[in-house]
Amino acid sequence: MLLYTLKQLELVSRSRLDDLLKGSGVTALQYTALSVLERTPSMSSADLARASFVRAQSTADLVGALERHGLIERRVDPDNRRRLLISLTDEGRAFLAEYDPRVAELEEEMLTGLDAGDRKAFRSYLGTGRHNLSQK
Amino acid sequence: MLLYTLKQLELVSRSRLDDLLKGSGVTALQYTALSVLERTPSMSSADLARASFVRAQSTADLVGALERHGLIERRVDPDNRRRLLISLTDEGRAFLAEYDPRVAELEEEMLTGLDAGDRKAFRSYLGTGRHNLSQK
DNA sequence: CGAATCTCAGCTTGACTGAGATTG
DNA sequence: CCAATCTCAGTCAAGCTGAGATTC
Repeated sequence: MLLYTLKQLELVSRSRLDDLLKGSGVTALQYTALSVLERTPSMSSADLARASFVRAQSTADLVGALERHGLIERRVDPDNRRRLLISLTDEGRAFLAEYDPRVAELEEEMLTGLDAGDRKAFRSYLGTGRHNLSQK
Repeated sequence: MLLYTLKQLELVSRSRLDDLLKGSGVTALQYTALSVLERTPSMSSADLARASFVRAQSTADLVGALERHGLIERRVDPDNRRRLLISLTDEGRAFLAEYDPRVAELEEEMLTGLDAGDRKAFRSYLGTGRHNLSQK
């Protein structure tokens, strides 16, 4: 069953990511959010929620924790004072500079035995599936 | 980020599976367990835990719920009286006969646009990744 | 006034740890 | 005596809903 194997791979990879981040004070979920914020600056926590397919309220704790750790900061959007725009702090960037290579190694371990063409195809299949199911 | 896309696909597919099963009285997790038990008869709940990469205690509620719903039954293993072997009841088989085709349609929707070769490759990549990361 | 954003409060699911009883 | 299985009890992470305040 494809959905079953998918779930297991996600479970195992998240568990390994947790191990990797153990001691950093940041959870796998927080790391993931941080790297999304790196790629897409000036998001609000509602934007982050939409990008992650969860409710806006669910990101509140997450964003609060990153802020308390000093990895991000938020300030009011001058164009829309309801929104709090998130940006990475220097500490946040330093954190990613340290951990991104280690996470890349974990991905490398997961992809052992697959060549460049396989990897490209794998990425594409995951993206296609996400796209197909998130329609409506 | 591959791990991020993987997580999102798993999240979206589980959400869709939940929708599909809504009203059946069975959760996505319970359905998954049931279909594992269909493919591998005479497991104990500890076996099920190992197959799912979770602790033995974590499957207790799950197995209890399936038993209360009358979808499985358990009886003592005559060869090892510590173990309770799980088997599907007629209701359990009837449930799967009804829902397996619907889940297959969901997988079909997820795989829209991929040909037979792509699907085979996708399955293989997921299995390879799971195998690579679950070592040790 | 309706819609979006943020925050607070409480709930639920599904994992975890730890402890105890039984069996091999 | 140690290891495996099952069960019970309590904890934790991360999602959810609902309500209220502010702003567009």
